[in-house]
Amino acid sequence: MANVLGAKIKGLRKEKALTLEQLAEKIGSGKSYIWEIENKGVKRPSAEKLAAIAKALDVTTDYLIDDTQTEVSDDLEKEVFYRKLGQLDKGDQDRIMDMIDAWSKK
Amino acid sequence: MANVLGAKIKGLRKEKALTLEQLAEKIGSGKSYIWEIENKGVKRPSAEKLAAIAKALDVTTDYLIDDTQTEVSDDLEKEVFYRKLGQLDKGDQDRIMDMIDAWSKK
DNA sequence: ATATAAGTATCGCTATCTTGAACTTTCTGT
DNA sequence: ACAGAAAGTTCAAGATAGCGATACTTATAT
Repeated sequence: MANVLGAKIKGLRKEKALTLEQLAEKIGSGKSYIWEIENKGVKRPSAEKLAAIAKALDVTTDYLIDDTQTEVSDDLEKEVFYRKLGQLDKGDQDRIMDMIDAWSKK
Repeated sequence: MANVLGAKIKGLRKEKALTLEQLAEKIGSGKSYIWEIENKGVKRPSAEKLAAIAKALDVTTDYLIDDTQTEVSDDLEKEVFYRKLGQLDKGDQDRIMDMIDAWSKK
C-alpha cells in the first residue's frame, strides 16, 4: 500500500481509457515521467504537474494528494452535508466549525 | 501581476496571525523558504509542500494553485469543513451531524 | 511477420528544498 | 526613548527529486 498517489492516477487513467502518451500530452509532459509516478512511487510531483493531472482526470488535487481518501468522494454525501450546513445561520456554522476544529486537535 | 500564489499564502497567514516561523514549523520547513515562496515568487512548491500549507491555512490546494480564484468563497469554506469532518472518527462525525440536524430545526 | 502503439527503463540537467547563519526592521515593555 | 526580543529579509551552498529526452521491450493488430 505504498504508492497511493500512483495507484489513483493509474486507476483514473485506465477508467478513462487513456494511454500514458495521451495523458502525458494532455498535461504537457513526457510519458516516462507519468509512468514513474504511477509505478515507481515518485514522491512529490510539483504542484503544477499535479494540478494538470487532476484537471485531465476530472478530480481535485486534494483528492490525489490525500492518502486517506481512496474513493472519489461521494457527491451525494457531500451535497447533503453542504445543504444542511447552508440551512444554519452564519453564527451556528461558525460554532460547528469551532467544534470540528477542537475535535480534530487530537 | 505575478506571484498570485505567494500573495494568497501571505494573506491567509496574516489573517490567521501566524508568523513565518509558526507557519514554517506547521509545515516542516524553514522560515526562509516560505518567505521566498511568499515574496520571491520564483518558486513552484511541490504538491506535498503545497498540501501542507493549504492544510495549515484551512484552504484547498486547488484554491492555492488556481490563479483565477482570488478570494475564499463560501464553497471553499464548506469544502474545508468537509475535509476536516472527514478526518474525525466516525463517532465524532455523527455527533457533528446530529448537532447540525438539531440546530436546523428552527 | 512486420508495423505500430503501449509500456518500461535509464540518464542527466535543472530547479526545488534544506540548513543555517547573519543582517535589518518592527514590536514590546519599562 | 531605549534595550531587548521577535519578526522579517537576504544569502549561500549542497542534497535531492522533477521530468524531458531517448532508447529499449512487450503487446496488439493487420
